[in-house]
Amino acid sequence: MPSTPSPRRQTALAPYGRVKQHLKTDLSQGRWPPGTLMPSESELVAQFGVSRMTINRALRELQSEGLIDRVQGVGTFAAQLHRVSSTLTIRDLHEEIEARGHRHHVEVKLVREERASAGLALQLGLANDAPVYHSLIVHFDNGLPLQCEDRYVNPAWSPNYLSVDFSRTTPTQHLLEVAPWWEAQYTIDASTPTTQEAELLGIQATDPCLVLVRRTVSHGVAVTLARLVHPGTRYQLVGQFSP
Amino acid sequence: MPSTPSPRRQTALAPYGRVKQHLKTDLSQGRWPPGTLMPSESELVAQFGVSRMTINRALRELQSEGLIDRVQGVGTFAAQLHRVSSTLTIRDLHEEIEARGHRHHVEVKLVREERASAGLALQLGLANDAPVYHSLIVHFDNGLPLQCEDRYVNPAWSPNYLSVDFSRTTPTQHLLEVAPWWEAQYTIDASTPTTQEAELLGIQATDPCLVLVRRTVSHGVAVTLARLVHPGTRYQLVGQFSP
DNA sequence: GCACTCTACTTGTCTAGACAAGCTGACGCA
DNA sequence: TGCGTCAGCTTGTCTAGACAAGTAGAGTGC
Repeated sequence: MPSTPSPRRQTALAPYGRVKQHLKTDLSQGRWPPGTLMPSESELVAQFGVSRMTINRALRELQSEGLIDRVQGVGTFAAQLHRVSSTLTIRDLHEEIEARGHRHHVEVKLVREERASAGLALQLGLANDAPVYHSLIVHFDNGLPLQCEDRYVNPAWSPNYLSVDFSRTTPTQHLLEVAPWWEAQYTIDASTPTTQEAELLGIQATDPCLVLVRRTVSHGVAVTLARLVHPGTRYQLVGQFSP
Repeated sequence: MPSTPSPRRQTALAPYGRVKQHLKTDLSQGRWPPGTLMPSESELVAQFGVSRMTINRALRELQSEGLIDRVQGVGTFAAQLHRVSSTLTIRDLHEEIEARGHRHHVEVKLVREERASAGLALQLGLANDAPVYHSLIVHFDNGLPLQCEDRYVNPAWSPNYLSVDFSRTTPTQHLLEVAPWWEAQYTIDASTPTTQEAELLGIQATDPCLVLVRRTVSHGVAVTLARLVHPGTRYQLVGQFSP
């Protein structure tokens, strides 16, 4: 995300940073209510005594942070903040657990080649009954099951997926190596686990779970489809928003 | 300087955009593996035949998108993409439902002044037993209960909260007006509803729910604490990540 | 009333040059 | 050998001016 160079440094901010800071403060104090017209670039040039490019950079960055809206030929407006966008960081589970100072280990329940069902073939862009790799892995945090990772992989992206040692490398890590560039769509919802998942996670089939389904695409070709099931009592997504 | 006499077409990108696009493409094709040194600004100036400021803008934006790392005095490096950050947009529910073309209405179950319990007082920065406003509202999407909004509000921010007509304005909308600038922390987890919530949502007490708890702070002062409970079968968070 | 043009203002972008600040490695000296 | 200095590279930033492109409103002619 675009960021001001350093919020708490003793060194004086660069002029564009001062302009940004000044405008942010005024915005936060309601000097320009949402939707109202803010000063034009040339007015700010006169006010701050810097060149237009400097003002322009400050405004461009504020715009990319979503704090203002700019319309060519019209002007600069204070943004309506009714869209609450926050950055939700989903880290590789191994990293996340280690970062907490906990111990991470996995149990590999299944790694094999299967034939793609119609629905799966559609999601992965494969022909019906085409070979597809399937892994089922349970991740443990300090010995407690934290995630059941049910994953299908397009063999085209990782021909040797079946021979990877997942007790040393998580599927996410492996796939990041073979396809370092990708896009993903995901959904998060709450539901109950399947009987098998409940058993693997050591919970009741009626216990609520946080389910994250993610489809990953690289260069227009589907890489993997993953269903990550977490016991609701043991796992939380945490996010933060600040303008 | 290459005099490009051709007027820009709708599809033609500005020079800084072309540079960005070009570098993105090369990055995505693995021309510079993560961590390796990329061309310097002056090399790119020579390659693209534009001024250094134009190259600089392209690189600065790529950096703010997290695709490259730059170190003053050293150079520009392809970024490691091991953390998956995505923007999760949480919109005001009224807007979200209307945007789907559905009908939104609410049932106000409770709006009153209460005394803050110890835990609540701590979260809202109030004294124990201080007055606090409490609202309990159920939101319907096409007549079906979609969210149970249990909210506590710091009276200092909205003295007339109790007299707002929440069938016309959602609490979120109202609070955005009185405190247009804020920060929020939230957690998302899966759990079962309370008996009361189950009743209000018309579901079983054992049905999994997606629970979002959000604490909002404005200028260092807590504004509101909200618990939003959604039936897991009816509500999903959707996100997207793309470099 | 209506459609047109013209003008003044806005933002969007590029340029060529300048200086500052940070890093690295080569060089020279003790 | 060890250490400080300095040249030469990098990115970070600012400037003054220029032209393009989009918009709104005033004026004009029908």
